[in-house]
Amino acid sequence: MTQEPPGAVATVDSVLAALADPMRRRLLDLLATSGETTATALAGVLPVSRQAVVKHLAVLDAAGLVSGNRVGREVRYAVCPAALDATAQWMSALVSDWDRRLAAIKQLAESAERDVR
Amino acid sequence: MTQEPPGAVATVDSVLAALADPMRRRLLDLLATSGETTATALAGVLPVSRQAVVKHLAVLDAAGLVSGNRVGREVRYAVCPAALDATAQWMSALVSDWDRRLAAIKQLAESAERDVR
DNA sequence: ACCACGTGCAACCATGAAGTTGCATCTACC
DNA sequence: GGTAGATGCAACTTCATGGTTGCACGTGGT
Repeated sequence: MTQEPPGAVATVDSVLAALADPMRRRLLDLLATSGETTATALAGVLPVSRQAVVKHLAVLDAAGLVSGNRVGREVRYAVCPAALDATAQWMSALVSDWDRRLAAIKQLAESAERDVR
Repeated sequence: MTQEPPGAVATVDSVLAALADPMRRRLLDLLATSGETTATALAGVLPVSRQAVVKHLAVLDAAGLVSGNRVGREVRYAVCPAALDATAQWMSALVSDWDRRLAAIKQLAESAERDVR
């Protein structure tokens, strides 16, 4: 249950790692706004070099969060909601799991206290 | 909309950064299972030193994912679902946002294609 | 009082990741 | 064919972070 099956869109691990970087989140935000954009165009807006952007895009691509397709001499990148969606679901599943366990523990604690009295 | 208000349980940034580390996720898993545990006990189970565990717990605490309360000479840590829940919601909001924008873009692309014909 | 156990603090090391620069390569256009 | 714009690749620097060890400090039990 902790270890996700390999069938998932991408490992939760890679998605979280990708999302952890602020620059990468900003990149995703730009991509979601612009639709399809090239790395050079993104680098023009952001305060980093094109190469840095390319590396970030590679990470995001590995996490399945973006995908780039070649058009002539340029590569247009676009956002892929699927991977993010999978991780969001994983996360809320985890929340309910924690809630369940915490409730159970609280239950135990109360009954134990009752035994003491 | 990209910058969350300070009122949130904790910055989405810190939660994601905290969650990005596998060891920290494992730690959370253990905490969710055991209810309340001390750093030393956790270090006994995990393949790292107690100090490493303490550092990780500090990060998780800063992200609002766990909280420790002192009981005598030991500190018991427990998991806090609230912060995770907030981040999960943030994430699914982002997903719907992307979906919305992608739909709009697709719409534009189709009408443009129609103009070409 | 004393001892043991748990925590807190600080210095230190090593690895990886973000960023840079420079150059090679490919494609489009004239 | 030649040139300009865009990408791809590689080496290098810097710095944050995960990990370690060693020791000092509190607190609880005998």
